[in-house]
Amino acid sequence: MSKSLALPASLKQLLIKGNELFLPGISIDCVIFGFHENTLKLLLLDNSKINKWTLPGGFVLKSEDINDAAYRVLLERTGLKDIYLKQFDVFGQPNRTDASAHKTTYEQYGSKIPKDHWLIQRFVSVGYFALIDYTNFSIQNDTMNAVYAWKGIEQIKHLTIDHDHGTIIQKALESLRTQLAYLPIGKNLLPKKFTMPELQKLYETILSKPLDRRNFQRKMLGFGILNKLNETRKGGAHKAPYLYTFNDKKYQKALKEGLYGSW
Amino acid sequence: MSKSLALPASLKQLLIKGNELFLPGISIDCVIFGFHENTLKLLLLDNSKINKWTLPGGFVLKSEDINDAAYRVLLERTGLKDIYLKQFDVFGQPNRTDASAHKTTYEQYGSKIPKDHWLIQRFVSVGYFALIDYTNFSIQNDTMNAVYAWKGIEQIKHLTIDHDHGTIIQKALESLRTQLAYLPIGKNLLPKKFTMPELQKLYETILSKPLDRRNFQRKMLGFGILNKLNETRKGGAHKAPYLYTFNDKKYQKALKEGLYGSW
DNA sequence: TGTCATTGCGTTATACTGACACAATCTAAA
DNA sequence: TTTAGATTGTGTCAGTATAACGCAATGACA
Repeated sequence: MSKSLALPASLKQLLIKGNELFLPGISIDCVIFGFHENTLKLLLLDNSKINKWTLPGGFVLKSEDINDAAYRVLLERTGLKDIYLKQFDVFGQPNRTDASAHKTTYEQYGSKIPKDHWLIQRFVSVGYFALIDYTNFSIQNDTMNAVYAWKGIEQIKHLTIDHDHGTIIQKALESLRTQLAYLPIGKNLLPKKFTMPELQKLYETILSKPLDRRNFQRKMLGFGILNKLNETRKGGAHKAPYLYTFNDKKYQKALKEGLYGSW
Repeated sequence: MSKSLALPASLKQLLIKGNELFLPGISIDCVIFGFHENTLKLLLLDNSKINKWTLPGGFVLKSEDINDAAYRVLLERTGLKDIYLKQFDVFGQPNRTDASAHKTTYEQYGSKIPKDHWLIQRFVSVGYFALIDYTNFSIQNDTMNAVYAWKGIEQIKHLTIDHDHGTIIQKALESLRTQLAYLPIGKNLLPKKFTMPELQKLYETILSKPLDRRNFQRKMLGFGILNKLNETRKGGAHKAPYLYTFNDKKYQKALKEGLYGSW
C-alpha cells in the first residue's frame, strides 16, 4: 500500500521544495478513528502555532496515486501501517484554506512567504477516514513536531478546530454512519479479542442510540462472523464476558452484501 | 447552485485561456443517470476525435466551489439545471489521464501542444453522479460539439470507453447501490407522475435482482412517502396501473433515516 | 461472605417478510 | 362484439425477525 519515499526531513525543506515534489493545490486530510473506554475517539494534532486542533494531513507526490499518498501520509505522520483507510469526500470551497499558519511557520525560518508560494494557494482537500486499533497504537509526536492527542467525539465540539476541519470530521462521522453496514468497523476499531459489550458500545456510539444488549447479541451472532473463544475478560466487579474474534473470511463476505439490520 | 460565468466560447479559447481560468490538475466528471423504458441509462458523449465514449466533464474556476463547478459543468454541457448531483469518489491514479485526445484537438487549431501545457498535465478528477428525469430532457449537442447519446447500463460494457471513465461509471453504480436507502432516486429519476411497476423496475435495475411485485408495493406504501392519484396510465394491453407522486416532505424526512429495507 | 452491577441465556407478543392466490382491467386479435 | 392474454389491485398465510422483558450465574469489592 504505502511506499517509502525520500521526503523533506524538515519542515523548512518542505516549505521550499514542496512545489517541486507535490501536485499543486491538492491536499489530503485524515480523520483517524479509534475506540477506547467505550468512546469513539479521534486522533488530532495540537498545532501550537495557531493554537488550534487539526487533522493530520499531507500532499500528493507528482507521480503518486492519491490513495497511496493517503497511506504514505498516515505512515509518515503517525507511524501507522496497514491501516483501513477510505476516501469519503472532497472539500473544495475556495475560501476553505487558511494560509496564516503557513505564513507564521515560514517566517520562523527566515524571510516572508512569497505571494505566489505553493503553500498559500487555494487547496482542494481529499478526505480519508482511518479505522485503527487504539490499543495497538502508542502516541508519538509526528515528524512535523506537532503533538497528538486522542479526543472523544463528544469533546470535539468544545475544541477549537482549524478552519474547516470541523466540517471534515462531521462528514466523516456521517459517512461512517450511513455506510455502517458495509464497513469493517469492528475488525479495525477493536483489538483482536473483544467482548460482546465492547462491540455493542461501538455500534451504539456510531449510531448514537442505545441498543438492547440481548437483541444485539442475537443479531451479531446471527451474522455468523464471530468466533467465540473459551476465554473471558476478567476485571470489572461483575460477570466476566466472553472474548470473541472475527472470522475474517465470513466477515469480508458478509460486508459485501452489507450487514443488514434495523439497528 | 450554478452561476452564469463568462467562459471560453470555443474549444480553441479553452485550450489557450484554460490555465488562467482554472485550477490546475483538477477536473470534474459527471455520470448522468436517467431511467427510461425500464432501463437505467447513462448520458454519454461520443468523442469522434478519439472514437470513444466519454463522460461529460469540465474544470474548476480558480475561485469557484467544487460543487458549484459541478453544477456549472452540467449546465453548460447539457443545459440541465436544478439537478440532483452528488460527489461520490475521487480518481487520482497518476497515469489515469490520456492527453492524446487533447493533443489531436490542439493540433487541429494550429501548432503542436507545448510540453508543459496545462491540459496535458496529470489530472485528478472528482466524480459526481447526477439523477435526472429522462422524460424532461431532450438531447442537444453540447458546447464542445460532441454528440450525446443515452446508453443502457447493459450496453456500456460493449462500448469503447475513454481511459478510466469505465471505472468511474462502475464506481458511480456501486455508490448508487450501497447508498440506495439514503438517495432520492425515485424522485429524481422518474417523472413527476409514475406507476408502482415503474418504481419497482427502477429498484430492480439498481439492485440488479427481481423483487416481488406485491411485497414491493406493500413496503413502498408502508414508508408513507407516496401520494396515490385518481388517475391511471393507460397504454398497455392490460390493466392500467395507478399513478403516484412523491410526498416531498415525508420523502425527505424518511431519507434522512434511510429507507430501511431488506431488498 | 454477601452485595451488586453486569453478563449469558431464554421467552413472548408483535411486526415484517417471502411466497402465493384470485379477481379486475385494458388492448389487441379474432 | 367477443375473447384471449398479460398485467395490475388486493389479500392471505406461514415463517422469520424484532422489540421488550425475565432470571439465574458470575466476579470484584466491601
